[in-house]
Amino acid sequence: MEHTSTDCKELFLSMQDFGDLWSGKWKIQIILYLSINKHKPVFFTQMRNDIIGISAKMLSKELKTMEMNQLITRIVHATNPVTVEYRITAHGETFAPVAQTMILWSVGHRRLILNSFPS
Amino acid sequence: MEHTSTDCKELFLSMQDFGDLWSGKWKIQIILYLSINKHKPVFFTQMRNDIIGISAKMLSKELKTMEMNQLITRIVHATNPVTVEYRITAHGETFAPVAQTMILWSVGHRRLILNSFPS
DNA sequence: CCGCATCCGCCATGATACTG
DNA sequence: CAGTATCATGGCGGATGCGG
Repeated sequence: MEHTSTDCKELFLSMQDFGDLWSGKWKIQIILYLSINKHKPVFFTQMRNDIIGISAKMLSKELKTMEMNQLITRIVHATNPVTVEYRITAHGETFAPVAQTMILWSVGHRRLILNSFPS
Repeated sequence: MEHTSTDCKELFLSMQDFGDLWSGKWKIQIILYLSINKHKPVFFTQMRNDIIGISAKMLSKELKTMEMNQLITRIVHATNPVTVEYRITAHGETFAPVAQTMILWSVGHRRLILNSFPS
């Protein structure tokens, strides 16, 4: 690739990546949770309790892929028993406005659809 | 709760809705395709050919739910054999900037990740 | 041409129990 | 506390063929 502009293929691949990364039920909630709580340490069990409905398996799996994508950082504390803290990275925070855009659109969409089918 | 502002529950439900609506592999591609081609009539088979990899079943199913969500319009032409034209709605077009935000973020993310694992 | 029906494999998610 | 192992399941999505 000798040019820096965004070609069609890169757009397409990025779109694919976006779906692969954010398609599940939980990652957006997790990143927003960590974004909101970025000024205090967040530990595994606390997250599991605060994010209603998520299982330990899912939370663990999502956190792992989010760490691989450099959205969050994992910090092991040598307490007894061990505790693990999670923090949002600077890169992870760049997603917050994207999530906000998505959610804002969805709020409007939800209202429109609910109005169309008055219950 | 007596206020009309967006409360936490509505935010949460909207986020859920967003995932339910856009989680599949195809809908974002479809809406962008219809947005790009909004000035010329788009028919079923042409879409299926242009959106690489999609099957007729998937395209049909996605178009149906997108129509229910008032993102697109279905127009049956009484030709022989029948042809069906699809158009993006005004509401559907409001999603284009959201998609653009998502894609822009993803392009940056993709470059960052690719740089971290130089092949 | 459009789209539905059927069958089927695979994957995401969930429930529960268990380990260091 | 912070996960992992195991099993179950529901839905996504592909392949194929039928009907209008």
